[in-house]
Amino acid sequence: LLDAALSLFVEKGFAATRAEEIAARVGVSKATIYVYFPSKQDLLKALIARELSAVAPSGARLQAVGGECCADLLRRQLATWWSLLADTALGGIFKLVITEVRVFPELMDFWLRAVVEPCQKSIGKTVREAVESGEFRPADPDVVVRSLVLPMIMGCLHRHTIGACSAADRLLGEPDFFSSHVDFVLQGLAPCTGASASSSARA
Amino acid sequence: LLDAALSLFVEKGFAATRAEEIAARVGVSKATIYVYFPSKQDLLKALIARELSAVAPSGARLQAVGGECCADLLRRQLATWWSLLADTALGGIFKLVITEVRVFPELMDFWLRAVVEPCQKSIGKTVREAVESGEFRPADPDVVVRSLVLPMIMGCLHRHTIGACSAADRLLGEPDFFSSHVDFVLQGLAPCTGASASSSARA
Amino acid sequence: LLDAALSLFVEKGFAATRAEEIAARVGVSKATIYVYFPSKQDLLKALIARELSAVAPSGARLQAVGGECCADLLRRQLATWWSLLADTALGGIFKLVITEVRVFPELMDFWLRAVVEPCQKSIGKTVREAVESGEFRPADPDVVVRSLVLPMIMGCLHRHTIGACSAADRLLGEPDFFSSHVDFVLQGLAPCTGASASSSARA
Amino acid sequence: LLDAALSLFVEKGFAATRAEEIAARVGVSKATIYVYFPSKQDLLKALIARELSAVAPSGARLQAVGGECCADLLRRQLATWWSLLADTALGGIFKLVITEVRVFPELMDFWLRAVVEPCQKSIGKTVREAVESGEFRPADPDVVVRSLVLPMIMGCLHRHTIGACSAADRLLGEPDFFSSHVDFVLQGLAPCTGASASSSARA
DNA sequence: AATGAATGAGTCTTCATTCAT
DNA sequence: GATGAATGAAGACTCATTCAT
Repeated sequence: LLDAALSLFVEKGFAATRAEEIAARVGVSKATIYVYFPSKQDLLKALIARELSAVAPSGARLQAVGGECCADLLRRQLATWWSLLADTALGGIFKLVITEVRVFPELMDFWLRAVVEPCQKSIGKTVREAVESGEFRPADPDVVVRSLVLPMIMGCLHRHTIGACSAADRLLGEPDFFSSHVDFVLQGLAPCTGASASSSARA
Repeated sequence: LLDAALSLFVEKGFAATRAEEIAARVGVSKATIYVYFPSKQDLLKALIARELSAVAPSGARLQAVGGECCADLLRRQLATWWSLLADTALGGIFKLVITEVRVFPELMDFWLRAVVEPCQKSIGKTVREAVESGEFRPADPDVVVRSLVLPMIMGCLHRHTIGACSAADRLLGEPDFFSSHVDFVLQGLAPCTGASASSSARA
Repeated sequence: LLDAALSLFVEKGFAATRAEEIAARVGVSKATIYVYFPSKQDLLKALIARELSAVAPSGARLQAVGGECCADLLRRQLATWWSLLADTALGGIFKLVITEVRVFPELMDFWLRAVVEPCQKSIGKTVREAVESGEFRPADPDVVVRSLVLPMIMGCLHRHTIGACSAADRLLGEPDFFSSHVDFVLQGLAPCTGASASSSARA
Repeated sequence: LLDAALSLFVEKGFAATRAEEIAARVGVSKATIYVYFPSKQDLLKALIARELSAVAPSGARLQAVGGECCADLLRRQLATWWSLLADTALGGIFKLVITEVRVFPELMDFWLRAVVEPCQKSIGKTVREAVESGEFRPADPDVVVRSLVLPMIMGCLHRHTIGACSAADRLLGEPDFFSSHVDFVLQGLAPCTGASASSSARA
């Protein structure tokens, strides 16, 4: 199955994973892979494609507001994102894509469509509304989105790299970290603060 | 030289880089590599070790205060870090370690010593002082450090992955992004804000 | 097959035999070897092991007496041994073991089990009986066994070394040589001779 | 020096010995070898040539009789031979030649001139005289020479193979063994024995 | 559909050999 | 004369891939 390939590719990288290992993990023969996929690379592409099509709907499902403020909507959107990264195979795919884009530039497409676009669209849209409605002070929505999302991506990378090897630095795995981080950023976006003198000078 | 190996390993991954390519890039024969390194793996380790020893002093160089507030000290510390990641080979090493740590768990050691420790020590210390002096409101310093640093690491990953392949999402490469991000977080740590109602309810 | 490897190893030595040659001689590809044996060394060991298990039964088959004297039993035992060395692959294995034992000390085990032990047991036993029954004069059975057997081993070495290169010194290949040699030794063991004055002084 | 090369070639075989090892053992650089010898093979040939020229005089020095019987002269000749094989590098050369003749048939020449010829000449001559004088009963001198000498060659092979690896089968290293063996054979050559009925029937 | 057997095309690694110093 | 540095040529071993069954 694609699942075995995915977890091995994520763990050891595409080049370092032997077709035989994938087969062995599923309990079939090495040759069986070639019944279903013309080549190892095609297996990789099929993998990514499957995951891409799985994210699309989730990503598109931008949380419509209840009566809540933009900050809370953002929190919900980000929480949804995080559970997507943490609980599904998507987190692994992220590591895989980051590891292999330079070798297979086609993967860029995945990144754009599964990461950049949804963030821009669903999260960026909420930020933009918050800025327009005055709930946030003026700020580049793209920057805000990244401030919010990047640590999450690092968190899922961590889970498949450092976190898989050592118990040190477990903090990134805890869900609390992300809500704290979001709080820091969102509070920093609150409109009327005269705090932190020197920073305002720069910003 | 080690430099050629580094850039190739960063670009294509350890397994996908052929010894011959490294040699060719330096203009020597494949066999010359083995005059200086017992194996490809040893080359990798020597690489990492060299970079590690180069960072250690820089990382330890915690900026002693002038008469500035903790926030500004932090800004300067983070800027130093970022120029380290952006202008030296260190950024590539980060990608390499993240990519290969599952295959060579020995690299964990590098990550802990070059990333976790210095951050904890030099940046974490400043954060702790800021909280204690009341410049920041109460917060877990470890969480704050990560909120600040993670996007920087993603930034340097980006530079060696997505950013190397496509002009899309160039934002992460711009220095402004990081100062903005730091501002968001630091303002979110200012003590006396009543802003963002629902978030304070949660925090 | 193992046979091709055996004859090449015997001819050129382990280190000087290329895996490709072995494969070529059987008409398969170099890689096929590695389907069946993890390494060239394992091929060597498998080779020896196979031959070892083939000798064990033959070696153990100590000729039970008819009504013959010990000398004749010995002659028959030695003739059996010789045909084993001359007509089977065992002779080659002997040369191989002698050639490679310093590089692969594990081969010692083979030598002990295939050469020393059977000789000691089956031939030594007959000699001991002959001495006890008075058919031979008192003598150390171990010495006698070696006096009888060593030229045979040299003979099989010869066949795979000197004899394979030149027609000179063909004598060792002839079956008559061994029966003559055995006769000399056995007659030297006859009990009641006053001959060869100086020798008896020393013995 | 040639000595280092000799002991390594004897130990591991020509193909398995690296030029660097030889140099290291003498304490010079690998390149130094090529100052004195055009190639590794030439080193081997020079080795053999040197030893060959060293044996020639010793071999030729056939012991002239005092007033002793042929049997005693033979014993002295063989003892001289054995001390040559055991105490000088010659024993190692024998193993080397046997190991490598198939790869370098030129070595045949050494064997013929250092082994076959002297035996034939000096020892064979004494045997022939003994047969002619009636001290020995009629026998093919070539066969007798081999009966006497072969175990000695095996003994020196043993010393550089099995004996170098294990304490088992130490017997071959003891000088007593050879004098016993020679006694057995020489007594078997005594003229007037009616012993060992069946053997005389065959001989 | 599944696979055991086989292999072509590499890839790492070795080592005898050269040569400028 | 000696050697450190470099390498061409080769050899062990690997692995994605094929194919007859």
